[in-house]
Amino acid sequence: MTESEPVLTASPDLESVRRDFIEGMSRVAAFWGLPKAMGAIYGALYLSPEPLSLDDLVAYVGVTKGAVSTNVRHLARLGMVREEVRLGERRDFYSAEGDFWKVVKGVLREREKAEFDRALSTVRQCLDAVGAADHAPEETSLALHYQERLGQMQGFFSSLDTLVATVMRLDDLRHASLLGLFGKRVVPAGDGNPREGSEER
Amino acid sequence: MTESEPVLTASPDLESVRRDFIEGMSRVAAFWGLPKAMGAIYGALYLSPEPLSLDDLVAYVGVTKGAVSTNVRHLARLGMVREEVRLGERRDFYSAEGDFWKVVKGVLREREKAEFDRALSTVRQCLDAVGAADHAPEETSLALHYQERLGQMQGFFSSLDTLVATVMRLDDLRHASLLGLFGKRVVPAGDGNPREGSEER
DNA sequence: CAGTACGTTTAGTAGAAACTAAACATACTG
DNA sequence: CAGTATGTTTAGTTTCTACTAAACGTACTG
Repeated sequence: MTESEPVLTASPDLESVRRDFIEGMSRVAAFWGLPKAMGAIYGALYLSPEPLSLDDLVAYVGVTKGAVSTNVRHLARLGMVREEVRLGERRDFYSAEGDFWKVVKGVLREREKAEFDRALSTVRQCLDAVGAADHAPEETSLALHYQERLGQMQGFFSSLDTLVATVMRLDDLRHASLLGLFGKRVVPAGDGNPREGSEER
Repeated sequence: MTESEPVLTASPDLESVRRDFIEGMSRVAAFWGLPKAMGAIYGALYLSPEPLSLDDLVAYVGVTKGAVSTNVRHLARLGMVREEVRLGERRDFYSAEGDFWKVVKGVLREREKAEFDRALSTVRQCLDAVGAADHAPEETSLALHYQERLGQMQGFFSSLDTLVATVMRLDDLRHASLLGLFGKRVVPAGDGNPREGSEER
């Protein structure tokens, strides 16, 4: 804590709110397998009314420049922050993408998609391999079983893929559409609360 | 490789298929932040026509008993495998849950739910804190900005929560319903293929 | 052209997580 | 009751990842 008064000075209240929020975003990030600092940086940017410089972020988040630099670049690649260049200003400034559906889109596209395709193609290749080979008579039933299971998984992956692709299209439909869509058709239970009654942990 | 002939002996073809598949599931698991061995174990169980014992799994997956023991228990907690007890048989046997939607349900319930609630309540607490405090005049606008952003995030989390809860209810509706539901209402584009043209890797 | 302000890169480090090896617990079996 | 088969727990090791500290590159500034 040798730093001499960080950049912004909100009232004690707002400051603690910001700290809590940043810490919360850290936890979320960590939970999703992303670096803690990444979540913190996004949190700081998300709350800030105006774009922040790299050193601002160092002050807010408490990690070194290098870490902020790499994390902020990663966030930009995911479409979660935007880099802003100002004329007559050497520093770069960063701001958070406020539309969370865009964030989800970015993460899904960047992170899930690749591995998803790999998994799907692995299954398909296995399926092909089973179909192509001729098996000893006592193994034909095993081969058939493999085909069945692999086929089921392929089907599931396709469905999930469709689901993800569809969700990604919801970008401009916004929440209301989504909720209306789901709420009416799928849920037969009468209570207005879509969550099951599990309030506790 | 000092082991003396593992339990099963499929033809070289089926064996290699199985190996590939297991390796693929390992990758999937690793990608989702789960232990590699966990994915491998599930893969082995998923392909097997009948339940496997713990030592069978050791032979298939290539990790030690201890690792299989803990991982298989974890899988059971997630609802991804079932433990089967046979009369007059000391060993336990395990089989994979073949319905993948149940798997998704299990993972979502066990893993996402808790952290999800924490995040949401963090946001709510921050929101309350901002609302409760009285701020210096020059900070009221900042406070308002915090409220707006926090409110947006809260709304998003609620929506996402509803989405997840709804997906979890699809358990018995199966894929067709889901796809029909989505395909008709949401996607206006005419082509039958829900994926963008990315067939290659 | 020396000096400074920024951002990036690199080498090294610290912490976490999953695995191995082996001890342990428990229950059947002869 | 000794012996064996089975699953669990524990201590220690390995491996990976995100961070720090510091060097570096580059472009402005006086």
